[in-house]
Amino acid sequence: MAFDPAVIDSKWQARWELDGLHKVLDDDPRPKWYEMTMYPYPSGDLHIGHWYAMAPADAHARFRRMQGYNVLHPIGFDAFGLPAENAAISRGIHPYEWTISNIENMRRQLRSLGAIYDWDREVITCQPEYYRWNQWFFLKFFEKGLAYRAKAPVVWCPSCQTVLANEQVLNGACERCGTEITRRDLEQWFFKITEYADRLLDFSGLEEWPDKILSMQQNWIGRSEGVEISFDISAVGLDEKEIRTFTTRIDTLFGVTFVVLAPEHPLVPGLTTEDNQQAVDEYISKARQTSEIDRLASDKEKTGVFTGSYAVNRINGERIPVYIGDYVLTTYGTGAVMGVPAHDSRDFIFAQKYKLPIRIVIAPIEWNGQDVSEAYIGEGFMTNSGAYDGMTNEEGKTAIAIDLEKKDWGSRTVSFRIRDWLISRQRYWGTPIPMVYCGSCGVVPVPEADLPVLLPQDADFTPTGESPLAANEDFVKTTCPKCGTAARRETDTMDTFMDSSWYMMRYLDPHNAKDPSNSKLLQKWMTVDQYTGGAEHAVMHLLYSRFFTKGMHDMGLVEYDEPFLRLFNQGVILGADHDKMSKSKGNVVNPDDFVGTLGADAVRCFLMFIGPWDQGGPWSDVGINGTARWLNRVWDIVARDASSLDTAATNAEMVRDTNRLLHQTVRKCHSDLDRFRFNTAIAALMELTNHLNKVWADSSVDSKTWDGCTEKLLLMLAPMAPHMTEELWEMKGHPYSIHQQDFPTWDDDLAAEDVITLVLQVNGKVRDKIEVSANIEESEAQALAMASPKIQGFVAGKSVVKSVYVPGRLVNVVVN
RNA sequence: GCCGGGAUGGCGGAAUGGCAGACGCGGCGGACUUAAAAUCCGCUAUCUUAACGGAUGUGUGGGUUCGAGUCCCUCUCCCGGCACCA
Repeated sequence: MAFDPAVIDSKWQARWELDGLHKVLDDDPRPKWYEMTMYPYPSGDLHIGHWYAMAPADAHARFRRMQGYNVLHPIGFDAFGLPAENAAISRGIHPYEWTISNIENMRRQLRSLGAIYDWDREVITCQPEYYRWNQWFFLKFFEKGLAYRAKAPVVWCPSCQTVLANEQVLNGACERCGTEITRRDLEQWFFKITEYADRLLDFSGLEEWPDKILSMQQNWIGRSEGVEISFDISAVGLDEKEIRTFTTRIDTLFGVTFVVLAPEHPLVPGLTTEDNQQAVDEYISKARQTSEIDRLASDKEKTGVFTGSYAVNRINGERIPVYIGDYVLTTYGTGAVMGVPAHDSRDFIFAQKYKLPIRIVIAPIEWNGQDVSEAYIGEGFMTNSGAYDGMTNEEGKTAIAIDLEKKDWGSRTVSFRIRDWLISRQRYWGTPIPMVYCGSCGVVPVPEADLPVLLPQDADFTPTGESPLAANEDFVKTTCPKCGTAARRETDTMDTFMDSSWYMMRYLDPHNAKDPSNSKLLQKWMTVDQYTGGAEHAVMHLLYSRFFTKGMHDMGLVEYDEPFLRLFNQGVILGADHDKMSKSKGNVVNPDDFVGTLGADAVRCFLMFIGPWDQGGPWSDVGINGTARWLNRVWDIVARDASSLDTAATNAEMVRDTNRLLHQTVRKCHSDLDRFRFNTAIAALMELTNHLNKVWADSSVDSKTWDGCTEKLLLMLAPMAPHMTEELWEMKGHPYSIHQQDFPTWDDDLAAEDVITLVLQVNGKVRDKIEVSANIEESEAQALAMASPKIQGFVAGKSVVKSVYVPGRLVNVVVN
């Protein structure tokens, strides 16, 4: 029978579904293994990138199942978000219709890859059964004080007409549409992720996360220890008597020659004197006009303007000018900095431009007292620093901080780069925030019993800058849950990262109408043992869901406090031209084209064979033929009737060699699949296949050996090529299903070589190779090396200094 | 600028400090075929040699070692992330 992948794929996909082979039972006695892959956005088409993320993940989950685990490997759809709304705007389709029809199509495509998804556990985030729990969690976080409303300068995308989270800004542009962002002051809902900053930096609860992701999270959180130090402005005569600044270099306090405020700093109007009013106004309006990209460019010229006021540096009583400069960010620290030009490169440039004094207070090594041509950032001894002179700057840091705290002029604090998580979106296609604004009671949460707050079917999707829900009177008009008088609903919706912060819980109990998930099931299944997905979610989804989990943990909702124990990031699949796939480059690969002709197994295996999964790599239209050819060869080999093998040609040595290779292959395959090294696992299986082809040609093994090899070959290949192996398994008369069998085991003794190639070197260069027994003694190996004519040729006329013996490997004769 | 990761044949890639290039693609030659496709077999780093063989070879330059693709230092380039964060 010829191998016809199209027939076999659909035959088994139908059979598995009919039999509920992928149904995951909660009361299964085997140990659990929860392996999740990041759920896709239902864009409508399953492209090769999805396959690259999902097929190897499925193979790994299948491997765990064959190792005896009860494996949960679920799938769902990240179904809220802007593209649905954009489709509604451009094509007049309702976001719900668009999303659901996309999901239907993608379900069909997902089935074609033959994964072990239990579809009864599917999660679709845009359905009220799901998003009501977003609202429920929101209320919990609100109760706990972790959700709050504040007016804040938020990032705004003029094209998407919505605020964005800081994480959605790339180089000053909207991550989605690339439009340059602007800033707006709006009342927004936030989650207090900053309160968890220190705990999020503690990675001790994680096992096997890529270092890259940990360092990205670390950078994103951006913890820095320093001192908040005040400068006295009581002489100006305002209510506010000081300017607070944050510095990590308090050791340079005696080098402060000016103070700079961010243009948005609240003290700016008060500190600006009449003479300087015009210049300051002009500067600020110019700063406003400057685009975010320009303002954030670090190589930009440092500009500023003098306010006319002075502050006093209390440590030495010096009067220093107060400037405004847009290189100071309002969003970090206190929005004001002390200017130490000698020891900060930005301050140095600023001081040069405005002719401000530059005073060295940390002496560089071998400093001759001369002026410096750039800021000195390094270590050194304190100088020009009064009583602190002579200390190392590290000693000075501590000493000054302690003294400032004694005098109440400052205190040691920690500053974070991370901002609170902005939840609000001025968009329709998301979870309504369950809050009500009452004229007399203020902000009132919707009672749990009234959830879900349903997203109304009808809305005007045209972006106006306000949530489309605001124009929907039926939605907006409500009564206050507290006092019963007329009130207005919150019309913003939630960031979709809310959905993905807890979806791992919902897979366990997707139809639960009483709770987001059942506590017993959470106890059984959580934490997720293995999570796989793209590295692009390093500081958004992965950080948010860690925060969310810790918040839930503190509220007593869950017992674990990390959602994902192990993380693996697959690389990016590139076009055949080694470029990123994109429609404009015309290098996009449609998996359906190959699945239809070569079969799902060939596509799966090729994606795994390209190279290490975490590296990604280029697709190849011709390369996949090699994988398809190999699967054909496997088919051909396994389908053969082995009884013709039992002839006089059977060779005991070849039988032993064949069994040895089999056991070596099982060992290698096992350890490779364990670590996501699919490419080398498949290479090992190919080697076994090649060997089998050889022994078949000369009938050198008996049928028992042959059948043993082909049976184990099928079992090892099953996680990667589930359809074909199932068909062959049945054809060979084994009991259904191959996917319920154990992964083969190996015997180290049988895998051990008994003859090895001993490499003979002279001065580290290979000169000869001889076959010897694997348990050869050193003395014998040395003697054989010296006896080799080739070695003798290279040693002749020289004196042997020594001879290194590496057991089982080589002899290296060192001569001079 | 800072933090990660990387650079190995024509291509994708493989190598616990110990035979560099497994496995696959492509190419070349052969078998089968009227022919082609498919399939099967063999060869395939570079230079040199009639051949046996020899020399060179893992981005650059140095170092450690009996021995380095692998460890250490320097530099170059590529990819990813962060970037006026005080």
